[in-house]
Amino acid sequence: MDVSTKPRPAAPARPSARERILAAAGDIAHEVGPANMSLDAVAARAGVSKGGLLYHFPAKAQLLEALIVDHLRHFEQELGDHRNEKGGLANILRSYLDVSMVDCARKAPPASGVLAAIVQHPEMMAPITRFKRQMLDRLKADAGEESTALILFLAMEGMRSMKLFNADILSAEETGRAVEALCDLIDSTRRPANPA
Amino acid sequence: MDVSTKPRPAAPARPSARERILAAAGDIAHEVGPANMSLDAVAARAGVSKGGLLYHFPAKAQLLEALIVDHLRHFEQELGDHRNEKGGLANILRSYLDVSMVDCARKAPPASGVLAAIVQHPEMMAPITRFKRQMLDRLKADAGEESTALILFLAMEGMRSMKLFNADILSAEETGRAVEALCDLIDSTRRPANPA
DNA sequence: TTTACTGTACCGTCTGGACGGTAATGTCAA
DNA sequence: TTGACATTACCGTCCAGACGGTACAGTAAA
Repeated sequence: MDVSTKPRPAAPARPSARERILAAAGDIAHEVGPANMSLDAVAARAGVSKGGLLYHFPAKAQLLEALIVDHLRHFEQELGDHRNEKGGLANILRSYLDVSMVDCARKAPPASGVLAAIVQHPEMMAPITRFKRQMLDRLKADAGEESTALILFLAMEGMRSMKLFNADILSAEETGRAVEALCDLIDSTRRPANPA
Repeated sequence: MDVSTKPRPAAPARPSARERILAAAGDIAHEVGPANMSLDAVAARAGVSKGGLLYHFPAKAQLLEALIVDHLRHFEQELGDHRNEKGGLANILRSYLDVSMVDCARKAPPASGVLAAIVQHPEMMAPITRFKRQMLDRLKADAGEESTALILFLAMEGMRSMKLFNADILSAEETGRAVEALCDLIDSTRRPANPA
Protein backbone atom coordinates (compact mmCIF):
# COMPACT_ATOMS: atom_id res chain seq x y z
CA MET A 1 0.00 0.00 0.00
CA ASP A 2 2.86 2.29 0.75
CA VAL A 3 3.88 3.91 -2.48
CA SER A 4 6.93 5.46 -0.91
CA THR A 5 8.78 2.16 -1.26
CA LYS A 6 8.94 2.94 -4.94
CA PRO A 7 10.48 6.39 -5.06
CA ARG A 8 9.45 6.93 -8.67
CA PRO A 9 5.69 6.71 -8.89
CA ALA A 10 5.49 5.81 -12.59
CA ALA A 11 7.38 3.33 -14.73
CA PRO A 12 9.03 0.88 -12.37
CA ALA A 13 12.59 0.10 -13.46
CA ARG A 14 12.22 1.86 -16.77
CA PRO A 15 14.93 1.01 -19.31
CA SER A 16 17.61 3.60 -19.85
CA ALA A 17 16.95 6.51 -22.16
CA ARG A 18 19.39 5.10 -24.67
CA GLU A 19 17.57 1.80 -24.85
CA ARG A 20 14.22 3.51 -25.08
CA ILE A 21 15.46 5.64 -27.95
CA LEU A 22 16.79 2.64 -29.86
CA ALA A 23 13.54 0.78 -29.40
CA ALA A 24 11.51 3.85 -30.35
CA ALA A 25 13.57 4.26 -33.51
CA GLY A 26 12.65 0.76 -34.58
CA ASP A 27 8.98 1.36 -33.81
CA ILE A 28 8.83 4.63 -35.70
CA ALA A 29 10.71 3.26 -38.68
CA HIS A 30 8.23 0.42 -38.79
CA GLU A 31 5.23 2.72 -38.54
CA VAL A 32 6.08 5.50 -40.96
CA GLY A 33 8.49 3.68 -43.23
CA PRO A 34 12.23 3.35 -42.78
CA ALA A 35 12.93 6.37 -44.96
CA ASN A 36 10.67 8.66 -42.96
CA MET A 37 12.02 8.18 -39.49
CA SER A 38 12.49 11.65 -38.00
CA LEU A 39 14.34 12.47 -34.82
CA ASP A 40 11.36 14.37 -33.49
CA ALA A 41 9.15 11.34 -33.80
CA VAL A 42 11.73 9.06 -32.22
CA ALA A 43 12.28 11.42 -29.32
CA ALA A 44 8.55 11.75 -28.70
CA ARG A 45 8.05 7.99 -28.81
CA ALA A 46 10.95 7.40 -26.45
CA GLY A 47 9.56 9.94 -24.00
CA VAL A 48 12.63 12.12 -24.40
CA SER A 49 13.06 15.65 -25.66
CA LYS A 50 14.86 16.22 -28.88
CA GLY A 51 17.72 17.74 -26.94
CA GLY A 52 17.87 14.62 -24.83
CA LEU A 53 18.00 12.41 -27.88
CA LEU A 54 20.81 14.47 -29.35
CA TYR A 55 22.69 14.18 -26.10
CA HIS A 56 22.88 10.41 -26.52
CA PHE A 57 23.28 10.48 -30.29
CA PRO A 58 24.87 13.77 -31.40
CA ALA A 59 23.94 13.09 -35.01
CA LYS A 60 21.28 11.03 -36.68
CA ALA A 61 23.91 8.90 -38.36
CA GLN A 62 25.14 7.82 -34.95
CA LEU A 63 21.70 6.69 -33.93
CA LEU A 64 21.38 4.70 -37.13
CA GLU A 65 24.78 3.14 -36.64
CA ALA A 66 23.88 2.15 -33.10
CA LEU A 67 20.81 0.43 -34.47
CA ILE A 68 23.00 -1.73 -36.66
CA VAL A 69 25.65 -2.48 -34.05
CA ASP A 70 22.95 -3.40 -31.59
CA HIS A 71 21.30 -5.71 -34.05
CA LEU A 72 24.50 -7.51 -34.96
CA ARG A 73 25.60 -7.90 -31.37
CA HIS A 74 22.20 -9.19 -30.45
CA PHE A 75 22.29 -11.86 -33.12
CA GLU A 76 25.79 -12.94 -32.18
CA GLN A 77 24.70 -13.08 -28.54
CA GLU A 78 21.73 -15.28 -29.29
CA LEU A 79 23.85 -17.58 -31.41
CA GLY A 80 26.29 -18.00 -28.52
CA ASP A 81 23.49 -18.60 -26.03
CA HIS A 82 21.93 -21.20 -28.27
CA ARG A 83 25.17 -23.11 -28.65
CA ASN A 84 25.81 -23.02 -24.91
CA GLU A 85 22.35 -24.33 -24.19
CA LYS A 86 23.10 -27.34 -26.32
CA GLY A 87 26.35 -27.81 -24.49
CA GLY A 88 28.30 -26.82 -27.57
CA LEU A 89 27.25 -30.08 -29.22
CA ALA A 90 24.92 -28.67 -31.83
CA ASN A 91 26.69 -27.83 -35.03
CA ILE A 92 26.60 -24.22 -36.15
CA LEU A 93 24.32 -24.95 -39.05
CA ARG A 94 21.51 -25.93 -36.72
CA SER A 95 22.10 -23.07 -34.32
CA TYR A 96 22.16 -20.60 -37.18
CA LEU A 97 18.93 -22.00 -38.51
CA ASP A 98 17.19 -21.97 -35.14
CA VAL A 99 18.34 -18.52 -34.12
CA SER A 100 17.51 -17.05 -37.51
CA MET A 101 14.03 -18.46 -37.34
CA VAL A 102 13.44 -17.20 -33.82
CA ASP A 103 14.66 -13.82 -35.00
CA CYS A 104 12.22 -13.85 -37.87
CA ALA A 105 9.34 -14.89 -35.65
CA ARG A 106 9.79 -11.75 -33.59
CA LYS A 107 7.96 -8.50 -34.18
CA ALA A 108 9.34 -6.47 -37.08
CA PRO A 109 10.41 -3.13 -35.47
CA PRO A 110 14.04 -3.92 -34.68
CA ALA A 111 14.66 -5.00 -38.25
CA SER A 112 13.00 -1.83 -39.53
CA GLY A 113 15.54 0.21 -37.61
CA VAL A 114 18.35 -1.55 -39.41
CA LEU A 115 16.61 -1.00 -42.72
CA ALA A 116 16.28 2.70 -41.91
CA ALA A 117 20.00 2.90 -41.37
CA ILE A 118 20.87 1.12 -44.60
CA VAL A 119 18.62 3.10 -46.88
CA GLN A 120 19.67 6.44 -45.46
CA HIS A 121 23.39 5.63 -45.39
CA PRO A 122 24.15 2.80 -47.79
CA GLU A 123 27.75 2.68 -46.58
CA MET A 124 26.44 1.35 -43.28
CA MET A 125 25.74 -1.89 -45.07
CA ALA A 126 29.46 -2.66 -44.89
CA PRO A 127 29.60 -4.03 -41.32
CA ILE A 128 26.54 -6.13 -42.01
CA THR A 129 28.08 -7.53 -45.16
CA ARG A 130 31.25 -8.34 -43.25
CA PHE A 131 29.30 -10.03 -40.50
CA LYS A 132 27.35 -12.13 -42.94
CA ARG A 133 30.45 -13.13 -44.85
CA GLN A 134 32.02 -14.36 -41.61
CA MET A 135 28.81 -16.16 -40.76
CA LEU A 136 28.88 -17.92 -44.11
CA ASP A 137 32.48 -18.95 -43.60
CA ARG A 138 31.62 -20.44 -40.24
CA LEU A 139 28.77 -22.35 -41.83
CA LYS A 140 30.99 -23.61 -44.62
CA ALA A 141 33.62 -24.76 -42.15
CA ASP A 142 31.12 -26.90 -40.30
CA ALA A 143 29.08 -28.18 -43.21
CA GLY A 144 29.67 -31.60 -44.71
CA GLU A 145 29.19 -30.10 -48.14
CA GLU A 146 29.66 -26.51 -49.18
CA SER A 147 26.37 -26.51 -51.03
CA THR A 148 24.52 -27.20 -47.80
CA ALA A 149 25.99 -24.13 -46.18
CA LEU A 150 25.23 -22.04 -49.25
CA ILE A 151 21.63 -23.10 -49.55
CA LEU A 152 20.98 -22.71 -45.84
CA PHE A 153 22.55 -19.29 -45.87
CA LEU A 154 20.57 -18.15 -48.89
CA ALA A 155 17.32 -19.49 -47.50
CA MET A 156 17.84 -17.66 -44.22
CA GLU A 157 18.66 -14.47 -46.08
CA GLY A 158 15.40 -14.93 -47.91
CA MET A 159 13.52 -15.38 -44.64
CA ARG A 160 15.20 -12.35 -43.17
CA SER A 161 14.46 -10.15 -46.16
CA MET A 162 10.79 -11.08 -46.12
CA LYS A 163 10.68 -10.12 -42.48
CA LEU A 164 12.53 -6.91 -43.18
CA PHE A 165 9.87 -5.89 -45.67
CA ASN A 166 6.97 -7.15 -43.65
CA ALA A 167 6.09 -9.53 -46.42
CA ASP A 168 4.19 -12.41 -44.91
CA ILE A 169 4.37 -14.63 -47.93
CA LEU A 170 4.80 -18.05 -46.40
CA SER A 171 2.11 -19.52 -44.19
CA ALA A 172 3.14 -20.89 -40.82
CA GLU A 173 2.83 -24.42 -42.20
CA GLU A 174 5.00 -23.65 -45.18
CA THR A 175 7.56 -22.04 -42.94
CA GLY A 176 7.58 -25.12 -40.77
CA ARG A 177 8.03 -27.43 -43.72
CA ALA A 178 10.81 -25.29 -45.13
CA VAL A 179 12.66 -25.45 -41.83
CA GLU A 180 12.14 -29.18 -41.70
CA ALA A 181 13.51 -29.59 -45.20
CA LEU A 182 16.55 -27.53 -44.32
CA CYS A 183 17.13 -29.64 -41.23
CA ASP A 184 17.03 -32.75 -43.35
CA LEU A 185 19.50 -31.18 -45.72
CA ILE A 186 21.85 -30.37 -42.87
CA ASP A 187 21.61 -33.82 -41.35
CA SER A 188 21.88 -35.72 -44.61
CA THR A 189 25.15 -34.06 -45.53
CA ARG A 190 26.60 -34.02 -42.07
CA ARG A 191 30.21 -34.95 -42.00
CA PRO A 192 31.48 -37.56 -39.51
CA ALA A 193 31.12 -35.93 -36.08
CA ASN A 194 34.70 -36.32 -34.87
CA PRO A 195 37.59 -37.87 -36.75
CA ALA A 196 39.26 -38.93 -33.47
CA MET B 1 26.93 13.05 -93.06
CA ASP B 2 23.68 14.90 -93.14
CA VAL B 3 22.62 15.44 -89.59
CA SER B 4 19.21 16.67 -90.61
CA THR B 5 18.03 13.09 -91.04
CA LYS B 6 18.03 12.95 -87.26
CA PRO B 7 16.04 16.00 -86.25
CA ARG B 8 17.49 15.99 -82.77
CA PRO B 9 21.24 16.66 -82.98
CA ALA B 10 22.25 14.87 -79.78
CA ALA B 11 21.42 11.40 -78.50
CA PRO B 12 20.36 9.30 -81.48
CA ALA B 13 17.13 7.40 -80.81
CA ARG B 14 17.07 8.52 -77.21
CA PRO B 15 14.65 6.60 -75.03
CA SER B 16 11.46 8.39 -74.07
CA ALA B 17 11.51 10.88 -71.24
CA ARG B 18 9.43 8.55 -69.13
CA GLU B 19 11.95 5.74 -69.51
CA ARG B 20 14.84 8.07 -68.84
CA ILE B 21 13.19 9.30 -65.69
CA LEU B 22 12.58 5.79 -64.43
CA ALA B 23 16.17 4.81 -65.14
CA ALA B 24 17.48 7.99 -63.56
CA ALA B 25 15.43 7.33 -60.44
CA GLY B 26 17.12 3.98 -60.07
CA ASP B 27 20.54 5.50 -60.59
CA ILE B 28 20.01 8.27 -58.08
CA ALA B 29 18.53 5.93 -55.50
CA HIS B 30 21.57 3.75 -55.93
CA GLU B 31 23.99 6.64 -55.60
CA VAL B 32 22.60 8.60 -52.69
CA GLY B 33 20.69 5.87 -50.93
CA PRO B 34 17.10 4.84 -51.56
CA ALA B 35 15.81 7.12 -48.81
CA ASN B 36 17.47 10.21 -50.21
CA MET B 37 16.17 10.19 -53.75
CA SER B 38 14.93 13.72 -54.53
CA LEU B 39 12.88 14.74 -57.53
CA ASP B 40 15.33 17.49 -58.38
CA ALA B 41 18.17 15.01 -58.62
CA VAL B 42 16.15 12.57 -60.70
CA ALA B 43 15.05 15.27 -63.11
CA ALA B 44 18.60 16.51 -63.53
CA ARG B 45 19.93 13.00 -64.13
CA ALA B 46 17.21 12.23 -66.64
CA GLY B 47 18.00 15.40 -68.55
CA VAL B 48 14.52 16.71 -67.90
CA SER B 49 13.32 19.81 -66.14
CA LYS B 50 11.47 19.41 -62.90
CA GLY B 51 8.35 20.60 -64.64
CA GLY B 52 8.87 17.88 -67.22
CA LEU B 53 9.23 15.23 -64.57
CA LEU B 54 6.07 16.36 -62.84
CA TYR B 55 4.30 16.30 -66.16
CA HIS B 56 4.88 12.55 -66.35
CA PHE B 57 4.56 11.84 -62.64
CA PRO B 58 2.37 14.45 -60.95
CA ALA B 59 3.46 13.21 -57.53
CA LYS B 60 6.51 11.47 -56.21
CA ALA B 61 4.42 8.54 -55.06
CA GLN B 62 3.38 7.93 -58.66
CA LEU B 63 6.98 7.79 -59.78
CA LEU B 64 7.77 5.30 -57.03
CA GLU B 65 4.78 3.19 -57.92
CA ALA B 66 5.80 3.16 -61.57
CA LEU B 67 9.20 1.89 -60.48
CA ILE B 68 7.57 -1.09 -58.83
CA VAL B 69 5.10 -1.84 -61.60
CA ASP B 70 7.89 -1.64 -64.14
CA HIS B 71 10.06 -4.00 -62.18
CA LEU B 72 7.33 -6.59 -61.74
CA ARG B 73 6.25 -6.45 -65.36
CA HIS B 74 9.84 -6.75 -66.45
CA PHE B 75 10.38 -9.89 -64.39
CA GLU B 76 7.19 -11.47 -65.63
CA GLN B 77 8.20 -10.62 -69.18
CA GLU B 78 11.59 -12.24 -68.83
CA LEU B 79 10.07 -15.32 -67.31
CA GLY B 80 7.72 -15.64 -70.25
CA ASP B 81 10.53 -15.11 -72.75
CA HIS B 82 12.67 -17.71 -71.06
CA ARG B 83 9.93 -20.30 -71.18
CA ASN B 84 9.20 -19.58 -74.81
CA GLU B 85 12.85 -19.94 -75.70
CA LYS B 86 12.84 -23.42 -74.26
CA GLY B 87 9.70 -24.20 -76.22
CA GLY B 88 7.66 -24.30 -73.04
CA LEU B 89 9.41 -27.51 -72.09
CA ALA B 90 11.44 -26.22 -69.19
CA ASN B 91 9.59 -26.45 -65.94
CA ILE B 92 8.93 -23.21 -64.11
CA LEU B 93 11.36 -24.02 -61.36
CA ARG B 94 14.27 -23.85 -63.76
CA SER B 95 13.02 -20.77 -65.54
CA TYR B 96 12.48 -19.02 -62.24
CA LEU B 97 15.97 -19.93 -61.14
CA ASP B 98 17.59 -18.82 -64.38
CA VAL B 99 15.69 -15.58 -64.71
CA SER B 100 16.26 -14.70 -61.06
CA MET B 101 19.97 -15.25 -61.41
CA VAL B 102 20.18 -13.19 -64.59
CA ASP B 103 18.28 -10.47 -62.78
CA CYS B 104 20.74 -10.59 -59.92
CA ALA B 105 23.73 -10.48 -62.23
CA ARG B 106 22.56 -7.14 -63.59
CA LYS B 107 23.66 -3.78 -62.27
CA ALA B 108 21.96 -2.75 -59.06
CA PRO B 109 20.16 0.54 -59.94
CA PRO B 110 16.76 -0.82 -60.98
CA ALA B 111 16.48 -2.72 -57.72
CA SER B 112 17.42 0.41 -55.79
CA GLY B 113 14.47 2.19 -57.32
CA VAL B 114 12.13 -0.46 -56.01
CA LEU B 115 13.77 -0.24 -52.61
CA ALA B 116 13.29 3.52 -52.62
CA ALA B 117 9.59 3.02 -53.21
CA ILE B 118 9.19 0.46 -50.45
CA VAL B 119 11.00 2.36 -47.75
CA GLN B 120 9.22 5.61 -48.47
CA HIS B 121 5.78 4.06 -48.81
CA PRO B 122 5.69 0.70 -47.07
CA GLU B 123 2.19 0.06 -48.36
CA MET B 124 3.68 -0.25 -51.84
CA MET B 125 5.11 -3.56 -50.72
CA ALA B 126 1.65 -5.07 -51.16
CA PRO B 127 1.74 -5.67 -54.94
CA ILE B 128 5.19 -7.16 -54.61
CA THR B 129 4.06 -9.47 -51.87
CA ARG B 130 1.09 -10.54 -53.96
CA PHE B 131 3.31 -11.16 -56.97
CA LYS B 132 5.71 -13.26 -54.97
CA ARG B 133 2.95 -15.26 -53.38
CA GLN B 134 1.62 -16.12 -56.83
CA MET B 135 5.13 -16.95 -57.96
CA LEU B 136 5.52 -19.34 -55.06
CA ASP B 137 2.19 -20.99 -55.86
CA ARG B 138 3.29 -21.54 -59.43
CA LEU B 139 6.52 -23.08 -58.20
CA LYS B 140 4.69 -25.34 -55.78
CA ALA B 141 2.32 -26.50 -58.50
CA ASP B 142 5.20 -27.59 -60.69
CA ALA B 143 7.53 -28.99 -58.06
CA GLY B 144 7.72 -32.68 -57.32
CA GLU B 145 7.94 -31.87 -53.64
CA GLU B 146 6.71 -28.76 -51.90
CA SER B 147 9.97 -28.43 -50.02
CA THR B 148 11.86 -28.01 -53.27
CA ALA B 149 9.71 -25.07 -54.25
CA LEU B 150 10.07 -23.55 -50.80
CA ILE B 151 13.82 -23.84 -50.64
CA LEU B 152 14.30 -22.57 -54.17
CA PHE B 153 12.01 -19.64 -53.47
CA LEU B 154 13.77 -18.77 -50.24
CA ALA B 155 17.20 -19.04 -51.79
CA MET B 156 16.22 -16.74 -54.63
CA GLU B 157 14.76 -14.26 -52.17
CA GLY B 158 18.09 -14.38 -50.42
CA MET B 159 19.95 -13.70 -53.64
CA ARG B 160 17.62 -10.88 -54.50
CA SER B 161 17.94 -9.25 -51.10
CA MET B 162 21.72 -9.33 -51.24
CA LYS B 163 21.53 -7.63 -54.62
CA LEU B 164 19.04 -5.12 -53.29
CA PHE B 165 21.47 -4.09 -50.59
CA ASN B 166 24.54 -4.24 -52.77
CA ALA B 167 25.98 -6.90 -50.54
CA ASP B 168 28.43 -8.93 -52.57
CA ILE B 169 28.80 -11.71 -50.08
CA LEU B 170 29.09 -14.76 -52.30
CA SER B 171 31.97 -15.11 -54.71
CA ALA B 172 31.20 -15.94 -58.32
CA GLU B 173 32.30 -19.52 -57.67
CA GLU B 174 30.06 -19.88 -54.65
CA THR B 175 27.17 -18.44 -56.57
CA GLY B 176 27.77 -20.94 -59.33
CA ARG B 177 27.90 -23.85 -56.92
CA ALA B 178 24.76 -22.69 -55.17
CA VAL B 179 22.90 -22.57 -58.46
CA GLU B 180 24.21 -25.98 -59.36
CA ALA B 181 23.05 -27.38 -56.05
CA LEU B 182 19.62 -25.89 -56.55
CA CYS B 183 19.45 -27.39 -60.03
CA ASP B 184 20.26 -30.78 -58.59
CA LEU B 185 17.56 -30.31 -56.01
CA ILE B 186 15.01 -29.44 -58.67
CA ASP B 187 15.97 -32.38 -60.86
CA SER B 188 16.19 -34.93 -58.09
CA THR B 189 12.66 -34.23 -56.91
CA ARG B 190 11.16 -33.82 -60.34
CA ARG B 191 7.85 -35.49 -60.71
CA PRO B 192 7.09 -37.69 -63.72
CA ALA B 193 7.01 -35.34 -66.72
CA ASN B 194 3.56 -36.16 -68.02
CA PRO B 195 1.10 -38.62 -66.54
CA ALA B 196 -0.42 -39.24 -70.02
C1' DT C 1 -4.54 22.80 -81.81
C1' DT C 2 -2.67 19.40 -79.00
C1' DT C 3 1.13 17.16 -76.90
C1' DA C 4 5.12 17.28 -74.60
C1' DC C 5 7.74 19.42 -72.68
C1' DT C 6 11.34 23.79 -70.74
C1' DG C 7 12.48 27.24 -67.28
C1' DT C 8 11.88 29.93 -63.49
C1' DA C 9 9.99 31.52 -59.57
C1' DC C 10 7.89 30.55 -55.58
C1' DC C 11 5.51 28.50 -51.23
C1' DG C 12 4.80 25.87 -47.01
C1' DT C 13 6.41 22.25 -44.48
C1' DC C 14 9.58 19.34 -42.41
C1' DT C 15 14.02 18.19 -40.55
C1' DG C 16 18.58 17.96 -38.61
C1' DG C 17 20.99 19.95 -35.51
C1' DA C 18 23.04 24.01 -32.94
C1' DC C 19 22.51 26.25 -28.72
C1' DG C 20 21.51 27.97 -24.36
C1' DG C 21 19.42 26.66 -20.38
C1' DT C 22 18.85 23.61 -15.82
C1' DA C 23 18.37 20.29 -12.21
C1' DA C 24 20.59 16.61 -9.87
C1' DT C 25 24.68 14.52 -8.47
C1' DG C 26 29.26 14.23 -7.54
C1' DT C 27 34.12 15.99 -6.18
C1' DC C 28 37.25 18.32 -3.58
C1' DA C 29 39.85 21.85 -1.35
C1' DA C 30 39.59 25.06 2.64
C1' DT D 1 30.86 21.35 7.02
C1' DT D 2 30.62 24.10 3.39
C1' DG D 3 31.08 26.64 -0.69
C1' DA D 4 32.93 26.29 -5.57
C1' DC D 5 33.11 24.08 -9.41
C1' DA D 6 32.46 19.87 -12.68
C1' DT D 7 29.82 16.39 -14.83
C1' DT D 8 25.82 14.07 -16.34
C1' DA D 9 21.63 13.90 -18.29
C1' DC D 10 18.71 15.97 -20.02
C1' DC D 11 14.86 20.17 -21.86
C1' DG D 12 12.94 23.44 -25.25
C1' DT D 13 13.56 26.75 -28.73
C1' DC D 14 15.18 28.40 -32.95
C1' DC D 15 16.93 28.37 -37.62
C1' DA D 16 18.87 27.46 -42.23
C1' DG D 17 18.27 24.51 -45.79
C1' DA D 18 16.14 20.90 -48.42
C1' DC D 19 12.23 19.06 -50.39
C1' DG D 20 7.71 18.24 -52.61
C1' DG D 21 4.72 20.52 -55.11
C1' DT D 22 2.36 24.67 -57.64
C1' DA D 23 1.99 28.09 -61.07
C1' DC D 24 2.63 29.82 -65.21
C1' DA D 25 4.50 31.67 -69.37
C1' DG D 26 6.84 30.03 -73.33
C1' DT D 27 8.10 26.77 -77.27
C1' DA D 28 8.67 23.45 -80.79
C1' DA D 29 7.11 19.56 -83.20
C1' DA D 30 3.12 16.70 -85.04
